[in-house]
Parts: sequence; C-alpha cells; structure tokens
Amino acid sequence: MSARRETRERVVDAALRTLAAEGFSATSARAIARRGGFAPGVIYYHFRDLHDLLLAALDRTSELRLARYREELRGVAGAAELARRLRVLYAEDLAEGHVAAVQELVAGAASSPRLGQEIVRRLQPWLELTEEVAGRFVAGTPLEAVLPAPVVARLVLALYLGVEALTHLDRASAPGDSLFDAAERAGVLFDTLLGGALER
Amino acid sequence: MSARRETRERVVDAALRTLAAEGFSATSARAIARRGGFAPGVIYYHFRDLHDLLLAALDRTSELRLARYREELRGVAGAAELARRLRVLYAEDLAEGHVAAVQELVAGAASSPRLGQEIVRRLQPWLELTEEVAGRFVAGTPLEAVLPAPVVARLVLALYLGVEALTHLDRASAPGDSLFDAAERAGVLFDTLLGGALER
Amino acid sequence: MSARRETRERVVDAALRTLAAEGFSATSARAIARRGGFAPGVIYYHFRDLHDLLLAALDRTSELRLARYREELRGVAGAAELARRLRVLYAEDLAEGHVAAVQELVAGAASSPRLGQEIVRRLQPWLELTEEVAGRFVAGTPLEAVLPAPVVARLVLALYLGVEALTHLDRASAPGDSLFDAAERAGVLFDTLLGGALER
Amino acid sequence: MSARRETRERVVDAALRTLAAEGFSATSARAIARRGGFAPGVIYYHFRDLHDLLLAALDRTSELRLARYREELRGVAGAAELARRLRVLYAEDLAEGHVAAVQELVAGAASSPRLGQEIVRRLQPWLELTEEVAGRFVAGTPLEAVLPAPVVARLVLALYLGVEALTHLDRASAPGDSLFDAAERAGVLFDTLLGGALER
DNA sequence: CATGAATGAGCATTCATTCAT
DNA sequence: TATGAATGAATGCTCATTCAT
Repeated sequence: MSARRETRERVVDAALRTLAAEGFSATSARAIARRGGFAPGVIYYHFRDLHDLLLAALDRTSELRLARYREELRGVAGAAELARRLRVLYAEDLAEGHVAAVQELVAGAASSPRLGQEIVRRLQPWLELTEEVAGRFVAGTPLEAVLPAPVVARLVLALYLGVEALTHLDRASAPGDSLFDAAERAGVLFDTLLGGALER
Repeated sequence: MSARRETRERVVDAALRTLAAEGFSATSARAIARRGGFAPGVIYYHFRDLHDLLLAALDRTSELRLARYREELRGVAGAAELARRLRVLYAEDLAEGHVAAVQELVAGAASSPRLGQEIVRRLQPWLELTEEVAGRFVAGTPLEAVLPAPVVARLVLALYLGVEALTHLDRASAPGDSLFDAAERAGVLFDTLLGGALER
Repeated sequence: MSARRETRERVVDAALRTLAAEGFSATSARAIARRGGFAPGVIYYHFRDLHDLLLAALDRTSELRLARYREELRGVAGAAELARRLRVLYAEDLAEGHVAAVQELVAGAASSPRLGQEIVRRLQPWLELTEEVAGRFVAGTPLEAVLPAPVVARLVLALYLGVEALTHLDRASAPGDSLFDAAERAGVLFDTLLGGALER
Repeated sequence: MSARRETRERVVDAALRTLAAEGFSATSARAIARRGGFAPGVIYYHFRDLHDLLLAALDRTSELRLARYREELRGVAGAAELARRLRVLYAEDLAEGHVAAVQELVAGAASSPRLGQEIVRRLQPWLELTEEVAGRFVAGTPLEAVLPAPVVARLVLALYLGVEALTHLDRASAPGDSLFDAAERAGVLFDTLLGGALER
C-alpha cells in the first residue's frame, strides 16, 4: 500500500476511535491527531475538512459491517435463526466500536444539516437490507397487512439507533442482551405460528 | 412567585427553546441569553454551569410531559385505544418542541459522561410509566413469557429516541405517521387475539 | 466615558498602531491584542471581526485628519500658501502614523475585495475635498482646460498614496521634503503667472 | 537551455501569474505550484524561500519592461510625444499583468522589511530611467529650478504606484485614461511654452 | 440580584517549509 | 532533479465562565 494511502487509513482509523471513545463533539481535529499520533495538519492533507474525514470514517465502518451483515443474513431460515444471528452481528458491532461511531455521527449530525444529509445517504443501504430481510418474513403472510416491510425496516433502524443511544447513556438502562433473548423467543413463536404460511 | 424564581423560569425556558430551535451544539450560554433577552451572566447566577441549566430544562419539559402522559394513559382500554392516544401525545410532544429538546440533549450527552448519567436518571420515570402500561397489556397473557414488561419498556424507549434521531436526520427516512398507523393495526390485532385473556 | 467605549477606543488604537508598526499582513488579532495589552477575545467582543475593526480604525484616523485638513485649507490664499500648509499637514500625518495606517490598509485591501470597497467609500470625502481645493485654483483659468479639477484630485490622491508606498519601502527613494520644496516653488510660479487670472 | 533553467523559468512564470491573478496574500507556495502544475517542493529546490522567488519574479518582469521602456523612450521628441508613448507602454504593462504583479509586490512588501529593501533596489533602474528622461525635458530650462529632474523622477514613480493602488481598489476612483489625456494636453502646452528653450 | 465586559483556552483551518524517496 | 507527504506554528474566531460594578 502506498505511504499516502496508509496514512489516510491511519487518520480514518483515529477518527473512528476518537468518535467511539470521546463522542462527536469531542472529536476535534486536534483530538483525532492526538489519538492517531500525527500532526493535525495531516488531516487536511488527506481530507478537505473534518466533515469529509468523518464521512470517510462512516463509509469505512459502514461498508465493512454491511458486507458482514449481508453475508450472515443471506440464507437465514426462520425468525429464531435470524434473531440468533443478529445477536452475533451486534456483538461484533459493539466489539469493533462500529455502533458507537455510527451513533455519535447520527447524534452529532444534529449540528450540521449538510452532515445529516450525507449520513442519511449512507444509511440507505442499511434500510434496503433491512427491508429485504423483513420482506422475507412478512411477505405473503397475514402480518404483511399489519406491518409492511418498509415500516418494519424503519422501525428496526430506529430501534438500532435508539438502543445505541440508550446504551451510550447508560448500560443498565439499555435493553442489551435481554432484547435478543426476547427476539429469540419471539422468533420461535413467529416460526411456530407463521412458519407454515411462509413455506406455502 | 418570587422575582428570583421568575427569572430562573425565564432562563430555563430560553434554554429549552434554544435547544429545540438551534440544536445542542448551538445552545451556548450566549445563544440562550440572546433568545431569552437577558445577560449571559444571569445563567451563572441561577445555575452552577450550562450543564446544570440543561438538566433543569430537561426536568421541566420532562415533568410537564410526564404528567400529560400519565393522565392520558390512565384509563386506556385496549391496545388500539393505546395506539390512538400515543399518536395524540406524540403530536403534542412535537408541537411543544419537547422531543426536539430531549433528542438534542440525549445526542449531546455523548460529549459528557456526567450529563449522560444525569439524563438517564431523568429517563427513569418514563421507563417506569412505560413498564407499568406495558404490564397492563402483557401481564397474565401468554405474551408475557415472550415479551416481559421491562423489556417492552426499554424497547419502546429506545424506539422513541431512535425515531426522533432518524426524524432529525431526514424526515423521509423516519417512520413518521406510518408507525402509528401500524401500531393501531397491531393494536386491533392484539385486542382481537388477546383481549379476552386480559379480561379474565 | 463608559468602560465599554473606553476599551473599544483602546482596541481601535492598538489596531492603528499595529498597522503602522507591523504592516497589514502582520496585523493579526493576536498582534493587536499583544500591542494593546488585552486578550484577543476582546476584539470580538467589540467588533464583528478583524475586518470591522480595521475599518473602524480607518474611520477614526480618517475623520480626525479630514477635519484638520478642512480647517487648515479653508481660507488658503495662493498656491504657495497651499503648499506650505500641506507640508505642515503631511508632517502631522506622518507624526500621527496616519499615513502609515492608511497606506497599509490600501495596500492590504488587495487581499479582500470587500475591504477594498469599504476603503474606497472612506476615500470619497478626501477626493471631494481635494477636488474642491483644486477647483479654487484652476476654475476660470486657462489651466482648467488642461487639468480639470476632478483629474487633479485623482492625481493628487494617487500621488499621496504612491509617495506613502515609496516612503514605506525606503525612505531614501521617496521624494520626502523635496516634494514640498518643489511644490512651494511651483506655487510661487503659479501665483505669479495665474494669480491675476484667479482674482478677476 | 538546461532542464534546470527551464523549470526555474516555469516556476518564476507561475509565480508572476499567481501574483497578478490572485494577489500577494494568496500567492502561497501551494497556489504557485498548483498554477504552474508542479510540486510545491520544486520551489524550494530552485529558490531559498518564497521570498526569493517573488524577487526573481520581480526581476524578470522588471527587466522585460525596462528594456521595452528604454527602447520606446529613446528618441522621443517633445512632451506631447512622450505622453503618447507612455500611454502605449502603460497599456502594455496592464495587458501583460506587469503592473498588477508589481503593485501586489510593493503592497505586500509592507509585511516584510527585507522584501521592501530588495524591491527598492529593483526600482532603482526605473528611477534612473525616469530621471534621465525627465532631464531631457527640464535640463537647461527655467523649469529646472522649480522641478529638478530627480524630484520629477520620484514624483512620477510615486504617481505610477499610486495610480496602480487606486485602480486596484476601485476602477472608478482611479484616473485611468483621463490621466494620459491630461498628460497629452499638458505635453502640448509644455512643447509650446518651452519647446524653444530646449532646442537652444 | 443582575449586568455585561473581559478572559484565555479551545476550535477548524492554512501555510511555508523540510525531507525521505 | 523532482516529488509529495508530513510538520508545527500561526491564523481568525467562539465559548464557558468569572467578576467588578
């Protein structure tokens, strides 16, 4: 990898880590540089401004995770199985600091409409994936009339961000594992009640 | 009311309005003072720091809305009815700028762990109310084993914050009214399937 | 005088002195603050930005000098007398650092079109004064056809700025006193040749 | 020409064009490199610092123009003819961006005494040329006692720079063509009154 | 009680310059 | 010879906060 590209990666990485560790409003150029061990000027050598860097960071973590989610959810059979896989994926999200960074960016976007729009664009593929997966489960069942896939998708996305916000505030108030426990039980119930409908 | 108390109210009010109108990161001492028509120093006469003022603002809007929610949800009969009332309450939240302020605070809290903890404490009564209402619907039904009230409560809270975050980013990506439409349909379904179980 | 107004004066004064002593491009907020013995933030408490402060400084020095020039040139009789008075006025300009500051601003304006336009507006009264005085000497004489007052005024203004630029670069290359010596001799000649024409 | 020399020329050229197009304060190493299509480092390979490059640029444009002025003013007969030729020369100055570059440098020099001194040295030949030409017209005439050639030279130089500064600020306030119109009329007058004296 | 002037640390960003390649 | 990545100091400006009045 070229030296240039390597440093760029280091900067993106530092931005991501700063975001996760210190929060959006503390993710200043200086803070990123300090964490990454480079001069603040480096950021501006590789990115037009802080804004650009943050979006590049979102791009990177989002692409990586999206690929992982797509792979893991491809052949999932049954809602219980879906819940189990999501638990694993979410654990990875947490471990990699992906959720933290995303949540900080979404929250911080409040301060900059332009940033907000760019983030929305990057959330789009997630919305599509969620909708596609939800569709697999509700399409053709009586449930579809109550909870159409697009609504489910938006609900799930909102829930993801909300859980993340709560977790960030205070681990004890957040649903945490109990959410996936409940999801798994609900999945079993779903498979029992509607599993037949889907197969037909 | 004493003059002192009156000014304090003015300050809290200005903070709330600034939060809703300009967002967390623009809610500086000067911005609040400008909006409220008083000197920046006044803030520090009534509050230890900006932090304190923001929490007082959260207290105020939270108490007001909590009372309203409690009143409206007291005698609610049936899940469909619950969904209808929540839609009204949420519309009030929006109109009063309550959601905006809360969302800004939750988002902004990322920058300060201390602020986060204090916000969590103020979310507690909401968690309790949600849990109590959820309990009314699941307690004693087969659903309780799948979705116990405390889990439902955390889910609902997370959803509320998440929807708010999404709405803030981009109105089109947020569930908006479709969420309450779905909730009402789900409520009808719920009442049909489990209504009998609850009455017994 | 109010404390506010007093500090404002101090800031304007410091800006003027910095301009004269260090040049436009070195007249940074920090440099002004250092010279004036106040915190850089003070500047922004009293002025919207550096730009604003520089224009306020130009306003101040320009008004002061303009009043002096008007007073001194009011009843001047004869070109030789005019030259003598201008020499005195210019000596004052130099002593007060007025020319230095103006020259720096005019030169520095190159970097900011907006600043340039504002400076032009402030040069206007000088142009008018010059034109009026020139008119007194050429109007009604054969010279008017050759050198109309408006042209003379622009010439004189350009000369003033040019002499200042040269002086600033290097005292030895600038005309300095020899300019006024020549002007006085030319004045005598002018009065001799055209004095009669003016009186008639 | 050696490759080294060729690149050097490219750098000087880019500096001159940047100076004329973007102004002194925007003539950064990067801006020059961008305009010239080479790496910023190249500048420091050929010149000690930016400073040095700017002076080299002044040298180049000055030499070129000086040769042209000398050639055109060599055999000029009469003041009216002189005015006509100066008008042409000045139009060339404008078209080539020479005045723009010189003016930017003179103005910018304020920020650096060292730059100022070096510029003065490069103005010297211009002073000499002006003095020589002025001498041709006043030497031996009664005017010499009033306006000796060295004074005229300094006056003309100051006027040139001053006109340039004014033009830069605002085209409308500058003398522009009216200056040469007046010069030509004055030239005719001069030739009529003193033409005889010169021939004798 | 309240004011509003002042502070100084912090911010994003740009720059001339260096130097390994 | 030339490149372009990197540095670190400087810029204009904003902010929470203090404090004399």
